[in-house]
Amino acid sequence: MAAPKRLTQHDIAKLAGVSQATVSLVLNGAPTALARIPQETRERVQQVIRTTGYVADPIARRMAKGLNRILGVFTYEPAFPSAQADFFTPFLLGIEEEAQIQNYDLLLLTGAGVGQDRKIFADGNRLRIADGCLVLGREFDRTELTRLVSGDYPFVAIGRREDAGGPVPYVGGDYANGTRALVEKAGALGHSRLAYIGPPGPAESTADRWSGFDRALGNGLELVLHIETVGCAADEILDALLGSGATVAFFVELADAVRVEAAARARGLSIPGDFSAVVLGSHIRAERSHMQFTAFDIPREEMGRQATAMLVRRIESGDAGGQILLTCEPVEGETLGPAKKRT
Amino acid sequence: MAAPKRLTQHDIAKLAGVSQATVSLVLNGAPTALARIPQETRERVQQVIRTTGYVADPIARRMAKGLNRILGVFTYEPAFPSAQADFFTPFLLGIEEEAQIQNYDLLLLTGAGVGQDRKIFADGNRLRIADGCLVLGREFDRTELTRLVSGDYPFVAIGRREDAGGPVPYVGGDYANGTRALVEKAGALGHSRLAYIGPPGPAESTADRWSGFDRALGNGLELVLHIETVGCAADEILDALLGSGATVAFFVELADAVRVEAAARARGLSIPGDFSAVVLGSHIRAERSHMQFTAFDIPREEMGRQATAMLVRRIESGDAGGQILLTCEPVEGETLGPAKKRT
DNA sequence: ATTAACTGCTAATACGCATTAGCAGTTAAT
DNA sequence: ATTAACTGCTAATGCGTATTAGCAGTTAAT
Repeated sequence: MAAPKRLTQHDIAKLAGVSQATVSLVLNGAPTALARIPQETRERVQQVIRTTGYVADPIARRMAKGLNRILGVFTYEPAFPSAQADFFTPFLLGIEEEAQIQNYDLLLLTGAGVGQDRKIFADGNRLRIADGCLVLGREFDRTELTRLVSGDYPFVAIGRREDAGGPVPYVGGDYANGTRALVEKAGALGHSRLAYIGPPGPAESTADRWSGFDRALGNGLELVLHIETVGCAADEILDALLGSGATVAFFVELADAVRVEAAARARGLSIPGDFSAVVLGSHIRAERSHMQFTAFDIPREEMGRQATAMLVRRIESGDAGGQILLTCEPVEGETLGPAKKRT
Repeated sequence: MAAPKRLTQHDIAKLAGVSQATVSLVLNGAPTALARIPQETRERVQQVIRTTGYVADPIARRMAKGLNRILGVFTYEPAFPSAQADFFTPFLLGIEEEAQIQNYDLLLLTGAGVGQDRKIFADGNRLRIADGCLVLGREFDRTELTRLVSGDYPFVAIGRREDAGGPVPYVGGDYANGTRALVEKAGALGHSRLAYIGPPGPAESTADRWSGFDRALGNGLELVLHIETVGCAADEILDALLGSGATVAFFVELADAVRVEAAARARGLSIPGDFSAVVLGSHIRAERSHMQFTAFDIPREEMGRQATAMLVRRIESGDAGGQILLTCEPVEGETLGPAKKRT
């Protein structure tokens, strides 16, 4: 009923018959300071705190001390809505787990930008309420990244990032080697004519896949078809594929692979009987498709965990932050078979 | 390279040749105050702000003003880890969406409690950094709820809650009527002997299902079996079910229904051929089961949205907050058929 | 000619906490 | 008997902002 005005240390102090400073010391004074406050007084204060349920205002705390055990999470797209939810959830899972261990809370920055155009440095941005932040998204704004790098605000990116006026601290997946391993596996199965369905950039994630692929060529492996645009009509891709004489197709996008597989099935072709398909990356919810695609695993949760740990290190020890690429293990799947001999 | 010491309004003031107060006024003074600052001065200050990229420290802002456009989200279980992720995600989806619209950020309180025993009022809790909070979880701590209700801190629960020393503001799903509608539907299909698999309480969510069920009895509808424990062996449930002569079983837990269906199939029984099954609530990811169960929809996203909107109203207008139950529409499914005539 | 109203600003203060310097009283050491 | 060290605290200050009261100068009104 009564609206008990928010308690302050002054109130506690009055009730315990001490000064506000003493309350503060009891709450979080260094051992050296605490040593000078006798058990008796300490207990009296604690008692009052307990019965009143007083909790220090974290804002004021931060104001005075500069830190508040909050990690910001900035996403260049809204984190939960439908399509994105599947993409971000695993990262958040890892982030939350590690944050909990380190005893940090998470601030999801949702309001930072309007609609499509999210900006870290938007006017009125509340990022700084957090002690540091994690940045995730498929594609970053380079200007902002540069500003972050040159600034003194601790952050860690999830996903590899090119230098932006300096090295960017990140924890990413090693897509290049993940891709390379799959290409080599295809080679071992007798494939020599390869197709690549997906752009070679500009985002780091796509660029890495392409570079891993490109480096694996040679040694009898040849790129016979490269469709750089994503989302082409499945039949077009299929026609090109068949026309090129490729025996295996590498897809950057799962969706493309799914559609091409369906189109192939519609024509009476089978995978991996007639040609093989490989997807460069794992996807959360295997969109209801008939096949479990051969791919590589993206350790999203672990990325979230390690990025969080790195960020905490930056915040607490002034660490510079490093660059970590986590191994992406191959996922067997059932769409990569021996190369079909061509007539 | 250089670590540019964080700018303050004092710095801006010095650069623009005015006082700190003027800077503050230019930034966010009321029109009445602004009117007294000539265009020329305003522009000079704005210019400095623009070139320096100054952004007001949100912490200090909150310190002075008392609000910071942050909504806390407290979950009685960690929000993301595996099992929970599916449960909380749809709520968060709605919450984030609405928060974005209202231009609030979200503070996920992850570190509030250790392990199982999460507490809102845990020592060191940082809840108050937010202007208000949303509370979610299957089961609440009544003591804490009472304290929240009696306090002046704005909050809104997601899911119906019994009074706790006063009415609890919430946005929930109308499970009682959702359940009732399904029972009536079964009645219309000729069922008269019903089984209920699930506890009648104590959590509101389960109590509501039970009360809706209970109220729908009579009129020739009879409860012939009630198994109050969840997670019983499927075969035991099935035996009891068949022995009771029930023609339709209502499950509180999808998992129970899935297991019983499997057990029935193993014995050569079919649903809804031999008996019908109804699940009281929708579940995020239909655990890979053969059947699409007849159930009712829980509008989780909408609950998140409306709860967020209500919370913002409480914060901004000192609104008392209401109690909203959203309709849970029936989900057709394929497990509720006509009652089988008993010999 | 006096007052009133307006203009263009600034000084001062509050917000709640952490932290430092130091006061007054008591013992212990020399 | 003087100094030193220790005990148990408190006063004072700063963090960066928002806000209110009000100052000094100018113009307008009576």
